[in-house]
Amino acid sequence: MKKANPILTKNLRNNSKKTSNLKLINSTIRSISERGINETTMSNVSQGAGLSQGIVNFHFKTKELLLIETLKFISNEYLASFQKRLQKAGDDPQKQIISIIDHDFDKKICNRDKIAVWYTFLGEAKFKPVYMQICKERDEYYSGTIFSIFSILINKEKNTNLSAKKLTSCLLALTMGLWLDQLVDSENFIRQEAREICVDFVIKNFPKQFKGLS
Amino acid sequence: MKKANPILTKNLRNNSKKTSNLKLINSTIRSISERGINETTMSNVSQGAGLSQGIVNFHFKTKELLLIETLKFISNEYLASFQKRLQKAGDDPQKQIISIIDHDFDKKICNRDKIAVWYTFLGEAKFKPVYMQICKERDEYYSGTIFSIFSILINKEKNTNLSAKKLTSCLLALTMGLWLDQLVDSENFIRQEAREICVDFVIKNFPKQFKGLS
Amino acid sequence: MKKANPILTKNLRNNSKKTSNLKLINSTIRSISERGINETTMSNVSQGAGLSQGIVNFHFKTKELLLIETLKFISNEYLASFQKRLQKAGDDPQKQIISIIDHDFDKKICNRDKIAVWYTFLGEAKFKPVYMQICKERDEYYSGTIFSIFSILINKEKNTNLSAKKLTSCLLALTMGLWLDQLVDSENFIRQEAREICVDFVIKNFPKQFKGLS
Amino acid sequence: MKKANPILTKNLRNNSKKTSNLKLINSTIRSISERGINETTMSNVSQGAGLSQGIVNFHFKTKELLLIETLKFISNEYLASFQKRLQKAGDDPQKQIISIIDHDFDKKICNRDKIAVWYTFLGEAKFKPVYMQICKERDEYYSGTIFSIFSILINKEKNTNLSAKKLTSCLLALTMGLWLDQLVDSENFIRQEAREICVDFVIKNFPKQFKGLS
DNA sequence: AATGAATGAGGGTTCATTCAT
DNA sequence: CATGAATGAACCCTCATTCAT
Repeated sequence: MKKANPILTKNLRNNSKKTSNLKLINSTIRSISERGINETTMSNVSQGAGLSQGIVNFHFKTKELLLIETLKFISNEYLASFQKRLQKAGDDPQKQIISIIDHDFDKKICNRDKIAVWYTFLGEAKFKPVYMQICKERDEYYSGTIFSIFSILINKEKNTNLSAKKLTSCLLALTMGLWLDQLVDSENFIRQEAREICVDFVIKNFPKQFKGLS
Repeated sequence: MKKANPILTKNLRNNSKKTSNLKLINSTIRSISERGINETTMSNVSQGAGLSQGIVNFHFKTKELLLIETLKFISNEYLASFQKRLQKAGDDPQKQIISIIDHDFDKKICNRDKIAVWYTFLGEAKFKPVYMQICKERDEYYSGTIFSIFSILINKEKNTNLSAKKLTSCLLALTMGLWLDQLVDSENFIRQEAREICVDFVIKNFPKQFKGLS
Repeated sequence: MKKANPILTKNLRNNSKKTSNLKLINSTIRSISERGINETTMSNVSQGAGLSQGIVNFHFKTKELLLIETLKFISNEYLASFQKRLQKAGDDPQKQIISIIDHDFDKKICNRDKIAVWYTFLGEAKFKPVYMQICKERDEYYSGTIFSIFSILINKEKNTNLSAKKLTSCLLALTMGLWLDQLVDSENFIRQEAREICVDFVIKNFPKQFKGLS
Repeated sequence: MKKANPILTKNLRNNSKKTSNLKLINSTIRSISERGINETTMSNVSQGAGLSQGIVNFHFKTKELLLIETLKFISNEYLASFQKRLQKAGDDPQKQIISIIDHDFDKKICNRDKIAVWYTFLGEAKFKPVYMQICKERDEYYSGTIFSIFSILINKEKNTNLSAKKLTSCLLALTMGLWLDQLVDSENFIRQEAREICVDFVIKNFPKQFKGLS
């Protein structure tokens, strides 16, 4: 039978009130951004959280479930921040679309670690339906919101040659593609430039409403 | 215009032997597209190639080296196809840019398996400088080519508000982003629409030269 | 005849408190009968008792001690029931031996769960002297009782070719073997038949005294 | 990635021609007889076979499958020996039944180790249908054979009060019960006595045919 | 070149045990 | 007495790698 060492056990006990779950998820994010998913071990994660081996299984049952919870956490974090920013923009669709772009290239969102973690999960999503599901959910909320805004803008603009659907796809693709740039060539990636590219896309498609904005 | 990629030509020569090496690389690609890199084992690869266990180490020394060769192979395959298409377009920059877009959303290039493999490597690249290097090389060749074309188009167009550099980033981001769409939402992804989005981007930026094209 | 088993009386007193101890032992029995000893975890046991994790160690110190107490409990339960039945039979050795057989194939004793638990412990006893000791104690009490009865019957019968010792071994072996049947082939096992086999054994060995009984 | 130590690897290589599979099964039997199933680790088994850790999984996939193969091996070994002995007895049912009894209490069959392993598996069989299946198969073959012999003997004897079925159950139970004795009280267990008990059982039930045999 | 049995490091997971609350 | 989060040893299993054949 297995016996725990009582002396080693006593010391490393007192931690902050932050729940262990949260500590472990944050440690997981850190580890994934540093090593990737596969090189992230349960040992890494627990050590990174200042806790001991078995604890991850105690809280999350399996590594797979830990990863799922981590992805959910990231997704929710993104959406919460997204919604908050959108609320600040008020009811003006012009301000809204700009605030979304600003948000997506904000340092808090568009930094190497977060993007890395996001793409790491996305890379696995093809083989893990659960990941895919979570990614899609975020995607749909995000797309839906943008679609609504573009629909309004199209109405106001009177003549545009792209449909709201295509415009949405396009902005999404642009954003994702530019994020990827940051990953592949982070030295040369300039947040401001990426933002401008997106804003220019909006201007080009709604010249009347966004004239003089660039 | 750029001259032939030296990595490309070298590797294609080697592979032309149609040896076990090639069988193993193809098996690796298949396995990655089905399972991802982490679940791809030496055993998978050798079995998929109809060969025996130890053979991969015999030919590629380590798993890491096998993966590197595989990535090189994919990258070269892309570039070879890219160059071929470009040559067909002749010297007209308008035709060239369109042919590049057509190429990127051709079934041979933009299909779920190929994209999946590509993004899988890209997902790992952050933690594996060797992968990153190979990805960048492809990227630079591709970007460089597009940059040259956009530079000529800008000259002809007279007034455009985006620089050749930004236009290049933008088209690249669009392409990569749209490819990603195919991965995340392959059911709703429509190759033709993706192509149109890119073409529209070119039209919007060079209205004089591309008028009447859509 | 033998006097009351001292282990028995002591434990029954302890358990009469109807405390958590008893709940835990019962939960242990249930778990062993459902899963076996190896798959019985402290967690299983405490949950089954409607109590919390650490409680088992609190009450029994270690898993090993819990199992020992459980085995003792079962052994005592058997012996208590055995003694009770024997008392009802009065002083007639013929009635006594029959009542012992009846008891051993009574539903309360010879049912799949109880037998399973018993054999599970017996299976471990080879490697755990403590279990062996407890099993032997029960065995010796039981054998001793039967031996005494057979000795009297032999005296009365005048000629029998088997010694009291062998007769005892034989009845014991028969009983244990038939119990095992119930475990291995519980569908086809018939309590009544098993009982008859044992009774027939007695008849065959003491034809004068048991004539006309079957 | 995992790297094997090449120096340690080289030494412990050359073994006898006995296949690894067989070595591992024998090591498993030894370990189970010494420690029981649960305390038998993959490490124990491979070390006992003079091989290295991962080899058991290589040959048997999982511990469970190793155990199943081991049980099958034991069962087959028993049946092979049983059949051989029966053949030697020729066609005489009297000789046959005696040779079966002799076989069951032969040192090769009825020794502490073998019995221990057998009962260990039997103890687990309630929770593992696969074990149960294998145990039953052996049982049915064995029972079937004895049943046939008893049927013939009953015919010849003319009057017996037990059916062939009951006689079979009874001999089986006796054998199993006596084997158990050897486990629980191996010091006092006497092979010869156990044999006599069984022979006496036959004599008592077929007095005409077996008179003067004891 | 090719085979495939064998190696062994390392990972995920389980679970008896401890202990602050 | 009771709780349940935390500990850590030990297990099973995977798999890249080696090497005799």
